Amino acid sequence: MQKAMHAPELTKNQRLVLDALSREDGPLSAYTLLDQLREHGFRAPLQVYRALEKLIDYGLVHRLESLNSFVACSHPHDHAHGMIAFAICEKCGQVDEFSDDMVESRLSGWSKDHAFKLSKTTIEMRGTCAQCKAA
Amino acid sequence: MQKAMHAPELTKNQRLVLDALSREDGPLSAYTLLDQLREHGFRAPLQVYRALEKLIDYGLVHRLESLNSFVACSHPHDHAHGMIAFAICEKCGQVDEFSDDMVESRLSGWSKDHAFKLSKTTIEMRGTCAQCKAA
DNA sequence: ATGGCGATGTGATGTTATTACATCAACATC
DNA sequence: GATGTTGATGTAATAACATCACATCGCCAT
Ligand SMILES: [Zn+2]
Ligand SMILES: [Zn+2]
Ligand SMILES: [Zn+2]
Ligand SMILES: [Zn+2]
Repeated sequence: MQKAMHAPELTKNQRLVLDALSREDGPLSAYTLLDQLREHGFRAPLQVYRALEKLIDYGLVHRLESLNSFVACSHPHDHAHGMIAFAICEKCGQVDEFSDDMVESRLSGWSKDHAFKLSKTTIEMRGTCAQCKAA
Repeated sequence: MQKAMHAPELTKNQRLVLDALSREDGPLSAYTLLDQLREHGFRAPLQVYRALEKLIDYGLVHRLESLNSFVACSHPHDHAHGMIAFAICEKCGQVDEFSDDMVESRLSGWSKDHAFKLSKTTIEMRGTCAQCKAA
């Protein structure tokens, strides 16, 4: 289970980053975000990284470790994220976000059995989505 | 399920990188490896990355996406890797590698259900190991 | 007004990964 | 022996990703 700190009002920069991510159907890198936001006054990577950090804390954005990039949460209202898994299409970049109680229970179980204090879990599946497979 | 291409004789550079990783109990970054191997003639990142790429293909080394680093396989003889999960201690860096058939079956099941052609799965748990928790 | 605090702006720097191109050894074919 | 092919290697340059250090600003509570 993950903390999903409640989101206060977003700051201007956080809003800009979240909106940019929400416009996309796939993940964006921090530097792509920076480029998109230059017209809104962004000048430096840190502005992006700082906003991302908060948005991730609030559960509104997820980091995809295997891509070094970031995606808006697909379920921004369902604010109690458990363990999340992602299916990432390597052809089109589309990302599917889902949860599976059994997976969560097995991984939590392993942690309990091994006295491992779990703080964060990354589950990312890479492959080809149905659409791209068809084409 | 993952391809675990059979390993031929390792080249000199591959051997050096694998030995360096095997000496460690935790993961190393490519640049840390490079530094360790300078005395053996390594001069450039690419020498490390090329060796790592092959070692990963052979299933002798794993990449930890959430750390951008690399670790020697804990089960170098059990060469039929299915889906692998890692438990990574953020205090001491120790990495535990394990498999769980139920996790694999649930994630494969999701993929089948969504016509997602799975090519590679990353499962990484971050937290604190039993030892570090005690201390 | 003063201090604390979170957010921001900015430049420099640190870290991770790839591109491009040249070379070399091993082996097969002519 | 010359030639071509293949896989591994060497090297420099560059790209991509992330953080540090320090200054400033707005806001709110003493
Ligand atoms: Zn989400
Ligand atoms: Zn696709
Ligand atoms: Zn392994
Ligand atoms: Zn530990």
